[in-house]
Amino acid sequence: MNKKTDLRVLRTNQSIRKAFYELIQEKGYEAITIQDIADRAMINRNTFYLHYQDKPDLLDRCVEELLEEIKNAIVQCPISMRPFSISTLETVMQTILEHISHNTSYYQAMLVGENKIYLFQSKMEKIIKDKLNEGWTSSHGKSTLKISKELLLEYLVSAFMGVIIWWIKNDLPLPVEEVSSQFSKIVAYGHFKAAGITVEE
Amino acid sequence: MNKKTDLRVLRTNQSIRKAFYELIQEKGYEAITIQDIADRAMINRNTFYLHYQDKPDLLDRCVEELLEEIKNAIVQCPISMRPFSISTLETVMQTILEHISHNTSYYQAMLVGENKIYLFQSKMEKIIKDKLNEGWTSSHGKSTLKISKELLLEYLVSAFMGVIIWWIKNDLPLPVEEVSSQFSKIVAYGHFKAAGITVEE
DNA sequence: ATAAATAATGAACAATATGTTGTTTATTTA
DNA sequence: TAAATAAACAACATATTGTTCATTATTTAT
Repeated sequence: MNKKTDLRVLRTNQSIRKAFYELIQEKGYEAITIQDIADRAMINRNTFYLHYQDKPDLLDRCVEELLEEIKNAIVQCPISMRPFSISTLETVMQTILEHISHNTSYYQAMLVGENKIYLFQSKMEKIIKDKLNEGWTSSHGKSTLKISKELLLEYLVSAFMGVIIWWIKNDLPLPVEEVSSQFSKIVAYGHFKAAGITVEE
Repeated sequence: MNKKTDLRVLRTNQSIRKAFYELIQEKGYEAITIQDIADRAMINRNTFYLHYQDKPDLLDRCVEELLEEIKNAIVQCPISMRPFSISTLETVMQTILEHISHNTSYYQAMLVGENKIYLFQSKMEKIIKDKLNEGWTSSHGKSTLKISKELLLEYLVSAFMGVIIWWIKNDLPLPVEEVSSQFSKIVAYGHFKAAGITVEE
């Protein structure tokens, strides 16, 4: 009745993941060969196939693992969009940045540089979109928007991701609280009013 | 002194491009083999190498060609960010959407679906970023922003691209004028005020 | 501590794609 | 119509993939 995984399995797996993340940043996902991974992880090429079906399978599992953590991080953030509450938006942003700051290297590999994994960005964007949309659908006000809700949501999500990626790319140049606060202010009060720039009609 | 290109060259090149764009949407860039392209374009595999170095070279040239057109489209749009002028932002957006609407199929292949070319999105984003940044640097007001300029620019560019891609993905559901007008309004007056949603502090 | 289980190694294989080099055929231009 | 050249065709060497099978090493459980 012992479910402990063989130590060798754990060790090999760890080596593969580590080698993989390194190689992604060095030469980009597509350029990586299984032999590259095996060499770097110091295992036989065959051993790789004992753990993963192929390269896409390895990528998928790495990606899904990280995404799962994001989901878990924000799952219990309250979210309300109608009426719009600055604080709930701010909280979601804050929670995600917090999480990222504790796993910087992974997110660096996934979201920064010319070798970034766009698949990851795509999926992460979808998670955020779903979360924000949840705030829209759950509240039941009337929907007389002056602007297409789809456009509005897309705008918001894109900006959301853009700010996050900018933050990671620049090595977390501002404290979590400041970024989330500034972001939600721009969203609420408008880009330039929030920034203190004169607005001409 | 005749510089006319051989008809055969033009015909072959056209076939290759057409086949390539089709295949991108059908199976995705990475999955395409040179033989796939040759088959579809009804040329010998060798002939491909007479025109392009390899697959990345073909992609690059397709991408750069499209990007050049975007640059040309917006190069003479006036742009001012300080003081912020809604109309200049709106004009840039409008110009780009106009251009896209006349070349939908290419942009569909590049920016929509699971087989989209993220390299293209990246480069297009950079072009827009440079253009908007130009509006910042050219005007010489004092720079006492309450918010990080970098963050502000990233926010704006991401939202800009997000709206464009949303628009293409949904088969141009709104007229060019409406999208650009709505977009610039959200930027200027804030997400929810522009949309007529109640804002709670 | 040792036997049984199983993970990892190493070698060999077919299959596929790449990029290159000749030679021949067909088409276009001058 | 002749010269130029694009395209076709065949043949290579090379690299990567994914698989099989026998052997060795390590770990777990008794």
